[in-house]
Amino acid sequence: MRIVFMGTPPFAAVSLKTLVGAGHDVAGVFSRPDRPAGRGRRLKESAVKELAQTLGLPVFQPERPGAAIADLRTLAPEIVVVVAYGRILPPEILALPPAGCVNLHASLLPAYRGAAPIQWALLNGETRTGVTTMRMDSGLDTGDILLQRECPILPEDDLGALQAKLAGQGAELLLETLRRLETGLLAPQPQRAGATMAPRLKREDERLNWTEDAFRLACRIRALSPRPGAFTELRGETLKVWAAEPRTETVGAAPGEIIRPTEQGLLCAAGSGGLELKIVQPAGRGRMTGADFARGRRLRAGERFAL
RNA sequence: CGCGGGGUAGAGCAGUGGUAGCUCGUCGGGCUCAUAACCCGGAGGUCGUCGGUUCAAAUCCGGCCCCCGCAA
Repeated sequence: MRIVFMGTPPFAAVSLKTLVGAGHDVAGVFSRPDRPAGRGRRLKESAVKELAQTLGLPVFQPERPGAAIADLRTLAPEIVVVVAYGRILPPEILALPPAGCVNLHASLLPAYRGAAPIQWALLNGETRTGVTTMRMDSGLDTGDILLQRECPILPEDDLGALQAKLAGQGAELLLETLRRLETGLLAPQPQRAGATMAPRLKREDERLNWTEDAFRLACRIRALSPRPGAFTELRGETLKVWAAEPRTETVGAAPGEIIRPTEQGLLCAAGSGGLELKIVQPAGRGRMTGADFARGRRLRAGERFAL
């Protein structure tokens, strides 16, 4: 089938690469416009755009998808495949391709509709999630389900690891979905009731609330690593926490209190249980072990992180 | 020119003009055994880089390279 692919971040690039690798005819690629990013706000191209250029595919970056509807018509796709494009598609586009618009979403819909399904699954301490392909409609991730595939969440999975797994599995599911759509063997199923939302995370979602129990804190840290990172504050300065593990040992200390350095980390008191900070990063410095941090800052037991 | 912090021993940091210091690690020894926390001793540094000011610079000035926090 003649495909137009729409996507932006690395997660989507995996799907694009897989589709092309499988021999699909990708007529064009839509990605979000280059945006000023990083220090010095230099323009940054999306992962999907970079890949598309490498593959020699024509790239379109309309500020609004509707603005490029003429281009889309010219490309005359039989189907539009959307993966983390980051834009709502207007009805005219949804209705344009004969075989419709198919979306890959990183959750087991109807759970975790929205922009940050993987983050929220980790944040909530889920033990399983998955990927879903669906026929797009005008709602946000509300379309009829084509295929789903489940994936366990391991205790050691952080956002980066889970994202990588789901990107790969999602790409395969996408391939399978297209295969079955071509042979007409796929019956879309309406989503069942009980949808939950996974909106984009806000800055405050990245703050560690030390009154939470250690497992919850660890989940938040995992959900935000390797970016943008969970943070807390000590001595008025922000400290990012990139990796931590809950400790069952009961510690008779107030939430946020520093207990003692460990071999590679820094044991702190959570609302319940202890949390061993493994990798942290003070503002303006590089990542370091919790033990190194404690040493360099000459931390004493009893100091507390801001709640 | 978006705002800002920083590059000093293996690691994390202190040191703002006068022969480089702390904690951990490491090596050797003692003690005898301490869930991180015993005692003594040693090794280890062109202080990011290039140039300037100065009797003298890690410390002041300028260029360059690199890392990072915020914001977006």
